[in-house]
Amino acid sequence: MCYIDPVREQNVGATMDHQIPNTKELGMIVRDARKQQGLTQEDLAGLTGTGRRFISDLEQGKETAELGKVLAVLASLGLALFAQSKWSK
Amino acid sequence: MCYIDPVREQNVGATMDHQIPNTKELGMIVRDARKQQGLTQEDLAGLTGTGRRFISDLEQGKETAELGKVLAVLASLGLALFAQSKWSK
DNA sequence: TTAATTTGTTACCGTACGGGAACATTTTGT
DNA sequence: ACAAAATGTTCCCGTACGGTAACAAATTAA
Repeated sequence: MCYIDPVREQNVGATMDHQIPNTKELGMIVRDARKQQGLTQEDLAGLTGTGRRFISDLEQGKETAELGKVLAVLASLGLALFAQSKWSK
Repeated sequence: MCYIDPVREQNVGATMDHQIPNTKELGMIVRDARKQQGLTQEDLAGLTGTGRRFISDLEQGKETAELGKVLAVLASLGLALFAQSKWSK
């Protein structure tokens, strides 16, 4: 779950820069980040003002999770979201 | 340097790497990308199997838009999503 | 192993998403 | 300026989100 940079001997985490093609992938990213920080679903739900049900659903890739809450969860985990155009200039 | 959408065979403009801190910001990103590709809301709705209402709501930053549909819209626009840990590297 | 913690799942239920369609407003093009 | 297109907004309404609570299953710790 945790990765130590062999050169700088620094914990850089499992999700340094992870693409999110679908909800299942996002769920795994959230779960990894949460566990990496030693949080339970209950903890994370409390941090984001949601319920444990929502965290569980999200981590399992529920398609219909609401966007605002999802962004709140990512922010609580210190995960920044980026959108990148496939067609670079 | 000019790029052509392989599916719709259109020039889709310049690149961007936008952070997405909230739904309002995501809405603007979607709108900009859509217009850059010369699509109407109706076009984009058709491409993603949603309704024009959903696109309008999304572009205006609706907090409760459903995640799966949002990802579908981003994919249709050729926008890849990334999550980056704030304490990586 | 056993017991405790964590997580998955279900039910109940208030609330609202979002499709379609219609209308109002804004933007665009000539 | 005008007309057409695009977008914002509202309605109706079937469907379902997600909070809470409860229980089952799974994971972890001792």
